[in-house]
Amino acid sequence: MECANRRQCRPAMELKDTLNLPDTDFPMRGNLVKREPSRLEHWRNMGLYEKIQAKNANGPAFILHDGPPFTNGDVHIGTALNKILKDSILRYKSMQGFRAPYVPGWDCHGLPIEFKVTKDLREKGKDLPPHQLREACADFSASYIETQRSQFQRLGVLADWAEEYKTMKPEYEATILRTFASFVEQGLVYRSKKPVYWSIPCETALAEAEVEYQDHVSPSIWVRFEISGHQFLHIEDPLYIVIWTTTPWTLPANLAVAVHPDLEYVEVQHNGATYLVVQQLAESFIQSCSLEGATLGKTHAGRELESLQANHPFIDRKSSVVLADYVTTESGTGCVHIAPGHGLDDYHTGLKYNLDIYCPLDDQGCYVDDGQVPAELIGVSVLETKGKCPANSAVLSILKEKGALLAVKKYEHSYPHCWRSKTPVVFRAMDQWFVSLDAHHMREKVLKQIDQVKWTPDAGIKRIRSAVETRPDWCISRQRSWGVPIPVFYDEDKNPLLDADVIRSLADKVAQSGTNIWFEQSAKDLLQDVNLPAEFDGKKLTKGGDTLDVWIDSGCSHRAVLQQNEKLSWPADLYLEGSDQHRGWFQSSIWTAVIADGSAPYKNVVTHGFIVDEKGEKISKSKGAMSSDGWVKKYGADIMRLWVASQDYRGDIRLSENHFKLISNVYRGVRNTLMYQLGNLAGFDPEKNAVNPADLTPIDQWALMQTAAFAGRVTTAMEAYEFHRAYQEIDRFVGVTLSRIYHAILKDRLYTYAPSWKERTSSQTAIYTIFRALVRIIAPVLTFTADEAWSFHTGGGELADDSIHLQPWPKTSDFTYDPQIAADIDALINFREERVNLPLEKLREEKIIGANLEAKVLIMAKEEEPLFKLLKKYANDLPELFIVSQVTVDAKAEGEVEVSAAHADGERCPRSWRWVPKLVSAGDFGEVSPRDHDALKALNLI
RNA sequence: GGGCGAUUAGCUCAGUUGGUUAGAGCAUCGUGUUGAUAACGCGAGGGUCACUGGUUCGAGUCCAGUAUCGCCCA
Repeated sequence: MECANRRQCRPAMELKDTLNLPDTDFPMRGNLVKREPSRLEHWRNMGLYEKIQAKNANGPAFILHDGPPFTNGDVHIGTALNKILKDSILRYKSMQGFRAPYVPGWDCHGLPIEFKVTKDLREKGKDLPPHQLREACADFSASYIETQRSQFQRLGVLADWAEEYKTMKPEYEATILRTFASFVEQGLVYRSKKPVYWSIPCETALAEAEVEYQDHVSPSIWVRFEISGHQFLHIEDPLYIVIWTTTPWTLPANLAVAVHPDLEYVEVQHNGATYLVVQQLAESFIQSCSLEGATLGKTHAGRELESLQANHPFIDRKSSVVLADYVTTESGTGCVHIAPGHGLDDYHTGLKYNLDIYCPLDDQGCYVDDGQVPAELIGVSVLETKGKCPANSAVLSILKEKGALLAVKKYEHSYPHCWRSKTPVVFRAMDQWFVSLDAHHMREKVLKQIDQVKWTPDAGIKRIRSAVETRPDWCISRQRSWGVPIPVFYDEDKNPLLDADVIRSLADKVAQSGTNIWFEQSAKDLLQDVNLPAEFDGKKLTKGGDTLDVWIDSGCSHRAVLQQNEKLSWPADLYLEGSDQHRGWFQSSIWTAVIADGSAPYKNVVTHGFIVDEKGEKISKSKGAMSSDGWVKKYGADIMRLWVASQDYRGDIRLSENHFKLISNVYRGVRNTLMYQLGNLAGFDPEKNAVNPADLTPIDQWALMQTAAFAGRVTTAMEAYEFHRAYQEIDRFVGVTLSRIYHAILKDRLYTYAPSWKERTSSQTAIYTIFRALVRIIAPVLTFTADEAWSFHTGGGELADDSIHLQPWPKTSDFTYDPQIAADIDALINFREERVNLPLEKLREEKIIGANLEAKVLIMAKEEEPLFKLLKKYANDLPELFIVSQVTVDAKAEGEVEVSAAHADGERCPRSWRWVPKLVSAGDFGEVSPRDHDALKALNLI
């Protein structure tokens, strides 16, 4: 049955169906956690990294050298940040046409791994010999390389994974040895003593990480050292300086007494003797030593005491008074017993005053007979078992006998213990290998090279300079197994054989078989076919047991990687790491480079800060917050990448759930904008439909001008690696320029105009250009989303063969517009923001209008007003620009520009919702505005 | 304890050689729209520019000190 009134039978919806509403399959919601992995697989399948390299094969090179993370755990959030920054930079550079290969690396050797592996093995009751322990360490490291690699990949990090470098690879280890040979050849390597933690039951050196602090009760003693030759102090009585120590057994190695230069030392007189102690602790000293009736005399600044000579209490030896800044007034006497062979502070003071690094202990912790140690101490052990320490008791009784002991008191403090044997550790000076940093003016050369490098932020140069200036000679030996062995041999008289040619021969063998051969083969086998220097030829040799400091390992990466991989080159254009590396990798790298190659291994160094929590404090150690993977699994890589870009990484970087939510919001804005553009490009074929730049409508010209300026600002920011500026620009461009202004204005014409109409295709032409620029601009940061949008744009659906990452970065010249027209529109839009919105809002408050299209805007201005002319010039565009139905511009004789608003006149068009003076019939659709009538006609619908 | 750095709205950032009433975006609140709809528009509130002192006609901006935080070192 036919309806009498067809209009009623046609639901209002059908008029809506005549509109050109956005149409795209690009999903509104990112669903990144689920969607990103398939894009990663797609990239892998299409060989995206290789394609990018091939595209730029003939471009200028940009070499970023990767600092290798430690392979001892999941990817830390800070490492994720670092890798994301690198990836974003490289993607940007690649889009700029640079050949920017990325060879990532891994730092495999070192104590944290050896420690963890040893601990795990011990829990299983295993204690392996070095070569087997090393295999376990290698397995451990390899397994975390797998883990970390996949976690890096999940972040969207694009790299030449097939060429990744590992410090435990034989080739790499050989480079370390060859670099070391160059050190040796230049005569920079020498042997000297330095105190290290020593576990007596284990007969091994310990690293910081193997030491556990436990509460411990030690005998604390006050000991007087008589001072001779002190006339200048004008004191007649016997004069003593009083030290306080909790390790009596170190007294036989005492070589000095340290005072603080700026503290005041007071004369304490008692029973005809004078004692020097720091003023602040004089009372406690008198009490502790029960010096009843003691009186205080003059005071002397610590620095005045320097070079006084004290007598060792029980050995015929001078102990000079020296100055040290670390002396405190917290406990003791302010006069510190210095045994350079038994403490790190003592050691440094010893070096400063040219004292012997003296340590008369053997591996079992017993005093040796060196002609100085008193006979009754020889062979006595310093090891404390069950609260008893033979050496302490012996020293105490000697002190008593000599009358040097003023008091003994139990003292409870936290003291380092061996994690394996649970016994207190001792500090013991041992032979170590050092690299001299001042020979051949090496330090000056390094400082000179530092000045050739550009440091960002520029404060970085101060940090590295001070690190280089103040660092003592490089102690490169470690008493560990998991590392590259120090290639030294000893003859039966313990003379070391350290020879550059021998090391190079060994390096050749290591290049084949890895450093395990050092641990598996005898010295004789190792040296087979190796030419020895004449003085060692034919002698019975044993190999050394130490390994190299792992900072040598990673410090050689520029030689092992940049100099050896044909795709790379030396020096690097950029190193990018956390600011802690000024003292670490940046420094170790420049030392090895200057020593072995003569100049710095990098041209630019950029540093980022550390991740802190919401309050700006160090992030809690709870595992979830530290692991990059937790965040990826919750928010997706693009949100993480946007988070990284959002902050000025040169300072601290804040991380919080709250922050991620904000970032997610910004992301939604960007995504939605892309969706709007894609939706409105539906059916647009640039080949057929594109409008000539000169014919674009004014608002479109304006949009292109905005885009050009935006692209320019982002480019400036990216060139300086200032992602946070790029982020702000993107946020503003998407949120304000496009969403709030341009896209809002365009809705009427995009939705209601016939597809063939010039105004509509003009806007589509502009959107097409803008979209293609925007999606490129966000690509280095929002890698997944940009590629996804690009894929839908190029008609490839979800996963296209093409990729945004193969596209060039936009140039300002990509955008053609008439600057005058664009500037005019800009003025009109500013006018809208400043003058038009207000009266409209008032109308809305008064409930006269709801939507803006229900309103008309009335403007009155003097004819000679430039604005008046501008408004008149664009009179036809004004309703669209102001998103209202009508705009009148009238001349007035006097006064300022007036803007008012009122309800629009006439009738509401049910199709475009605009108010027009008179609707016209549109057949079955009923009445619509004349323009909509024409649109329906153009669509052949009426 | 020392060196270096940071500190502008609840959050992330701007703020040119010192110059009117310190700006954005997000968030919040109010509101409109319901043809970008788990989307979009409009409006409002919100800052002693960490603090104290100094230089200057004038300081977020220059100087000194203090505090808090971070990195490195001891």
